[in-house]
Amino acid sequence: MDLDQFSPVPRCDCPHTHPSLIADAHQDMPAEEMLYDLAELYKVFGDSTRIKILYALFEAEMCVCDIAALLNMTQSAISHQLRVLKQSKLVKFRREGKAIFYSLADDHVRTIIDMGMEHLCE
Amino acid sequence: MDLDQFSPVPRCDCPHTHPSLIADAHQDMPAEEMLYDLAELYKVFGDSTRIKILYALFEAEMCVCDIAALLNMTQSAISHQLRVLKQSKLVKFRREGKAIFYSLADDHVRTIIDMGMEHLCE
DNA sequence: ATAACGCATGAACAGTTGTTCATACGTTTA
DNA sequence: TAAACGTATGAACAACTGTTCATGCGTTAT
Repeated sequence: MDLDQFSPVPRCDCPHTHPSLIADAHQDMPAEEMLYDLAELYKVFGDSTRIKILYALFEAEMCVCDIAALLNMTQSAISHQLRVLKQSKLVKFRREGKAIFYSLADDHVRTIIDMGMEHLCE
Repeated sequence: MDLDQFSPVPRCDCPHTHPSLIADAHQDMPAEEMLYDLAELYKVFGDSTRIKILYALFEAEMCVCDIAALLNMTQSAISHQLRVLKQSKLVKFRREGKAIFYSLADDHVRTIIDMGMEHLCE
């Protein structure tokens, strides 16, 4: 990892500070880039429109205008959000004539959303 | 759910549109408020500083100045982020004298982060 | 009491995000 | 080829987010 990102020595005089503990956490911290990418992934789930799109695709593959009709939103807005979901490899698509059908990329998506729901319902 | 949030009938002339499919997705869609809360939860994971804090707490409970030292950030910034994590019930805390020790609220947190990492490493 | 320490909080700022609007692209049909 | 349709994209705007700075609160030690 990028060691410069983290200070190896605590800089406060807090008597409860345990330098070895900080060193351990420092050691086990994933690489800066990995942490950034992970946050970026969750950012994608952090919008209710995109969550709705994913829930819609739980049902079956859908074309853009289907999703727009279902969510009562403009085609443009849905297309923009599908682009984000596509970039994070959360959805895939196939063309059929003029229409483009979107579907979930894999089962991970559902698992992640279910985990969040579980946390909410505790 | 709040039925007014979704249009029950598709408004495009797309020949691939399946009204019954949209009706099904409409039926299975969780309540608007639930979807909003779920997005809010993921928004909390959608920041690398907060991700780092959670990873730090995987190791052990820590006081604010420990975390600030580990991440090489100001105490204020960490405190603000801990507030967000606290509000989402992702971390809990206990006071010991002047220091306040934060720790993970439950195992859900780790599971959710691990799921994200798995998706990234595919 | 009063000073010192650890932490929380409000205001303010720059940077980011989601939607709308207008328009362009790719495919199909006439 | 030209028109129609489904979708993608760029610009622009308001709304939101994370950090910093200054300051205040609660606890402990002198």
